[in-house]
Amino acid sequence: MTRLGRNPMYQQIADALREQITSGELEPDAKLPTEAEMRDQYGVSRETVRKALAQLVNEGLVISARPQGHFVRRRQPMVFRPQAEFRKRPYSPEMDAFMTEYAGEGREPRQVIEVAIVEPPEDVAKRLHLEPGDLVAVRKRVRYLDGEPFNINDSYFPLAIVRDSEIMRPEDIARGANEVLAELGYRQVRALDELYVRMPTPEQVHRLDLGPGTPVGVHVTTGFTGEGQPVRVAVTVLPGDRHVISYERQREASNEGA
Amino acid sequence: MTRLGRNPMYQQIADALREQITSGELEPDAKLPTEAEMRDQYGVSRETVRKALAQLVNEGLVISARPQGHFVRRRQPMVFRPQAEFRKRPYSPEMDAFMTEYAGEGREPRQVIEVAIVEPPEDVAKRLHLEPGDLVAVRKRVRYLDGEPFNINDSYFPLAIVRDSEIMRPEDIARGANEVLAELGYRQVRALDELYVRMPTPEQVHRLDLGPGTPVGVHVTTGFTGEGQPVRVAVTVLPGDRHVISYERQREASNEGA
DNA sequence: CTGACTGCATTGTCCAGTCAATGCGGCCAA
DNA sequence: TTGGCCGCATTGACTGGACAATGCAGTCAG
Repeated sequence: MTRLGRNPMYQQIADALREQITSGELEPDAKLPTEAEMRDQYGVSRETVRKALAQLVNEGLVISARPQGHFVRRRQPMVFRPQAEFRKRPYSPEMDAFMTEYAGEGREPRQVIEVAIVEPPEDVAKRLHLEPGDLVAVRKRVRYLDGEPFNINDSYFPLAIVRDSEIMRPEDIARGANEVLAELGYRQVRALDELYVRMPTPEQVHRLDLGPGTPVGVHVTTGFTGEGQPVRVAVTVLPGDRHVISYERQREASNEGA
Repeated sequence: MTRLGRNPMYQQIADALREQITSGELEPDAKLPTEAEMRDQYGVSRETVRKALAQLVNEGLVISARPQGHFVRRRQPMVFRPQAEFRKRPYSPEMDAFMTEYAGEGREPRQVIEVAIVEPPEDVAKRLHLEPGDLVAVRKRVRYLDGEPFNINDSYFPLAIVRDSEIMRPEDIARGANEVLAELGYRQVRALDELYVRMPTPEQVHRLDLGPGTPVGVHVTTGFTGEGQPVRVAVTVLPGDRHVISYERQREASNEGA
């Protein structure tokens, strides 16, 4: 391993290790050589080895468990299906098959709910068409699976609509907050989903107990009534290493040409 | 800035800089102090400052332009709307408004197309229900906007279906490959979308000219005919810093309770 | 005026070392 | 046998240095 090409040594070392991982030569949970071993093996300083390892950690391929060493990371995603909100059962056999394949059977769910009245963040205020000074109710949830944080879901509602309703109580709403909104006269019939792909903020790293190098999907849903009034903004943060997001789509008979 | 709490110095420095960036004190394209200046300012070694900067670069907040210095990164996402395939015009006024807000007017698109017959990757073979040995045609596209790579789109078709068709020619198909498939008797009426959030592979970094710390969304669409036969798998790789992915959804009258 | 060269500030790579933190395994006492 | 303590291997944090690479700005020859 010499500096023949123009790739820096730490890159070459990272590439070699990555190759061993993706090829399967190093299986999930396998232990990598220690920094000292690689230092001798490649004839570089320990800092250079560490830089290579840091890169792999940042790519999410490797985790470091002090002082046991570095290990190949294991992944197993769960399905996140935003359409489930309007459509409990998938309408196509393909989606059905897809979901059973990734089904997380036998895992134990849990959630922590927190309710507050706050000034809305700017992006929420914009989506809810609020005036400056208008307040919102927010239900912040962290969902756990088998004790591990799994995703964050913060739902914002215009305070004027949900004041004194069941939504303000920090308890699980079995029939869903959407149903409560409907009972209050604000049934959502349309939703707009936005999905951003990002590196997490430190706060998200903390709330989701993310390893370094784990990107997140930020899923923002805005729910509208039949009159086009926005009544709910839900922000879901999904760790990239634990989720697949899926949609099913159908061609409309009235709209062939596309 | 001392080691009072238990956060390492490089973390504290990164946090301080991040705060300045997110608060707007440091605007997009603003130049950060040089490593030497920060070394003196915080009273640490240059390597420690570099570690803080590396973290911000990895979070995608900062870019380093040697030898000009480090700069606050500017972002401006484009909308990616998978539903456009089956539905050219959005059906809700909200989606319309959303799209005009992010519209990339006046930008110059370009694409590079490459066609090949290959053994399908395992995940593609599975989604197309292929037997071992079956081959596929693949149209690999890199789309550019204003000279910058914008996304990768690789579409796979069972070779048995598209052999000798227009799809095999490495030219743009104005009416769309889906229309050609329909003319061949394989009109897609349903699609299943999967969305993965990942750090990019080195190959993706190269093809998309990604900065470090840029995660990607991998969007996999499987298109089905009315009989449920999969006829197309499209893999789109979207740099997280250049895209918002969006869907619109509607409650179905026949399916209220959800 | 133009084009080529050169100096220079800045970041990139790498080294050899120090000391701290951590968790496991083994040792020892009760 | 059990529980607590300690050593130790390993990674984390940090230092102070060296030299390379790069692109800009200014200089100088034509």
